This record gives sequence, C-alpha cells and structure tokens, in this order.
Amino acid sequence: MFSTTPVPRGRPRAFDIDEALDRAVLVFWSKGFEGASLDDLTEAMGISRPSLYRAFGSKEDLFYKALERYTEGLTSYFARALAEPTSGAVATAVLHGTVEAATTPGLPAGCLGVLGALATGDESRPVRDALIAWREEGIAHLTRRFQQAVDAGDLPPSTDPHLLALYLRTVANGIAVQAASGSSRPELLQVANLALGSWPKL
Amino acid sequence: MFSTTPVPRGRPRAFDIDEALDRAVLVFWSKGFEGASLDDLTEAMGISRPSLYRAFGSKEDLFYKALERYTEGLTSYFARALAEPTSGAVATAVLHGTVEAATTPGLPAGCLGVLGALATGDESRPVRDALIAWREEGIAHLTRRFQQAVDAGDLPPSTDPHLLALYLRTVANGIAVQAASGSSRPELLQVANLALGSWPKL
DNA sequence: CCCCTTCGATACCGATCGGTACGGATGTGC
DNA sequence: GCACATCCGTACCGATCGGTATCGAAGGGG
Repeated sequence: MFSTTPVPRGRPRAFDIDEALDRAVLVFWSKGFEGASLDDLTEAMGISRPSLYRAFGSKEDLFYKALERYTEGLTSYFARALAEPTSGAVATAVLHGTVEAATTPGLPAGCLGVLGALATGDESRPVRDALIAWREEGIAHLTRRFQQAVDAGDLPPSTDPHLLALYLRTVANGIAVQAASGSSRPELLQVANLALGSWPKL
Repeated sequence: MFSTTPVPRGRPRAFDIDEALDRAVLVFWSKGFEGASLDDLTEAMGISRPSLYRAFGSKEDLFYKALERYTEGLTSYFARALAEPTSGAVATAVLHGTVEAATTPGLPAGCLGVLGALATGDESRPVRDALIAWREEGIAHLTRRFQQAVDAGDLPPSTDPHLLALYLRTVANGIAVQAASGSSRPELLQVANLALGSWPKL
C-alpha cells in the first residue's frame, strides 16, 4: 500500500479543498443541483471556475463529492443511530436526528439527500438516480438493523423489517420536505414522536 | 352577471387548451419546474412557443395553471377525503388517496405539489413558495377538519388538530418522495397503514 | 538557478435558456 | 366582401448555461 498522494508538485493550491466543499454542500442543499449555477458555486466557494474544475472535475462530480461529505458530516447521526441497543431507540434516534439536522439554525432547512434533485430534466437524471440510491442505501441499512432486532427477539417475529425501514425513511423524507417548507423544529419533533407511536411493541 | 367570455373574435385557437394544460401537468410533474424546458413543454403540448405564451402568459403562469388543474383533477380525492364522517376515515382516505395518486400507472410517480419545485435557484423562488403555500393550504384544511372532529367529540378533547394535520401532510410528503424513488403501490399502502396506526383513538 | 508542474484569472466557447417580433393564415362582424 | 381580431409558425433576441483555452504566477526538485 503506497501513499495515495505521493508528493505535492507544482504550485500549491491556494484554497482549502474541504472548506470549499463545505460551501458547495450549502449551495446544493438550498438550491438543488439544477438550481445551483456555477456562478452560485464559485462565488460561495470563493474560487474561480477553472479552479473548481481542476479540483473537482465537473459540476456533477462536485455534487457527488458534496453528497459524500454531507453524508459523513452532517448526517453522521444516522450511523450512530444504527448502533442504538434497541430497534425503538434506533427509530427514535433516526427521526430525532432527522428533525435536528433538517432544522439547524444557520444551515439550509431540510435534507440534501431529498432536496438535491427530486425531479429533474433529462440531463440531471444521473444525479437524481444517485440520490435515489442514497436514500435506498439508508433503507437497506435500516432493514438489516431491524432484521437483526427480529433475530435478537427485540421485535416480534412477525415483523417485516423492510416495511419498518421504508416507513422510517418515508417519515424522514416528509420531515425534510416540511422543514424546507418552513415548519419549526418543535413542530417536527412532535410529528416525529407521533410517528414513533406506531412502533411495534413487544 | 354577464358572460366572462363574451364572443370569440379572430382566428379560433387550433388546439384544446385544457388538453394542452394536461400535457403540461405531466411535464412539470416528472421534471419539475426548473427541469422542464420550453422545448419539453411545447413538444409535449403539441403547440408552438408563441402559442404557449399567448394562451398561458409565461412558463411561470403556465405552471400555476397546471398546478390548479392538477389540484382540481388528480388530487380531487383530497376534497372528498375531507367529507368523510370521522377523523380516522379522513386520515385513511387522505393517505390511501395519496398513495394511489402517487403510484398510478401511466402517470409520473409522486406528487406535483412536492416534486414541482422543492429546492430551486433564486429565479424560481416564487414557484417554490407557491408550492409551499399549496401544501400549507392542505394542512389548513385538515386542521379545520380535525378541529371540527374535536368539537364533535370524534377526537379526544386534548387533541392538537394542527399537529395531526401536519403529521398527515408529512407522511404524504414522504410517500410522494418514496413513490418518485420507485417504491411500489403495495409497499406504500403498507407504509400508509402503519402511519395510520398511531391515529388517536377515542 | 533553472526547469517543470500545478496553480489562479481572464476571457472565451457553443449550446441552451426563457421570451418575442413579424408576417401570413383564418376565422367573425358588418 | 371587406375590415378586423386573433391565431400559427419561423426565425430571432439577449442572457445564461456548463465547460475550457490560454497565460502569467508560484512553488518544489535537480
């Protein structure tokens, strides 16, 4: 295993690439992939257009990298939620985390994974599909976690783990949309708790 | 009260304006406001660009008229749901209607009111805000209906009608997103029924 | 010190965006 | 049948889209 970034050659980059990526996340988050123009992006990132292309490849590549960074950063609550001891605690942590992430002051309302590219023109279809896959992956993680809960006797044997996972993801999607529509954190917390009321009890 | 369309003068329109509007609904529904180009629209509507502008004003005006037609047509289940005798029947009719409308074969998956313009650039902000208002109006209707149910003793006196309305709208939003992601009608019906499981019982 | 590589900035590319000027066609009212 | 109003289609508008050629600047390796 050799180093992946062997030796820096030539003139060093004058901006922090991760910080620029963070700024890009905010732009895509609030305007969506199609709504975010290169002028929007370069202005927010504080770099010129060619710098963006050298560092990130294309607008589409930049979006994928932004989504990756968003996943590892602002939605890391999701990975932590999966580690909760019981299925009920997992569900609660997921929905509460969703509400908090979707209504954090100073950040765009909602969720990049939902708002980024829901309905698009033909050109942006790959981005749309990538977000579908992103959400699908969350469902897959939850499904495995709830199957494990069934196996461990933490959920009734008759439980359909996939249905529970899809249910959670659906409510989370709805919370993201409502947050983007201006619903407040306390309101959405109540909604989340109401949704958790139908969680199967042993 | 005089006629609002007094007498047709000049060369008559060569296309059916409502049929053209129906086609426009489909384009906006599947591609969103920003993703739908004028070429997409004119091709689907079977009319030329100036004909579109003379008949509908602008792309933005066309969207508003398409949304209106969508509301009166494909989401008319909503108005019928409000007329159900009990709050539980209202909730069931709303969510089942949402699932069916969002997964009708031959029509785009999801809901125009959610997919049309969720995150947009600055130019399309009025459209985004109009859809927020559209969803908000649904919440307001539901809130009034559930307040009425509380007054009639159909819901516990401690019930928060607005919370129930927001909850329903949130689940409906989520269903629309999941439908647009490819979830099937049977899957989403199960999700809807699960969501109805936490409905307050007398 | 010089070379080489990568950087940043300006200025530009063709394509597409939403929107419209114009002229010929087609209908009604007089 | 003539005038007028509205339609349709072509061809076009400036602006913006995503993306890039080019060139001087800035750093490390020999």
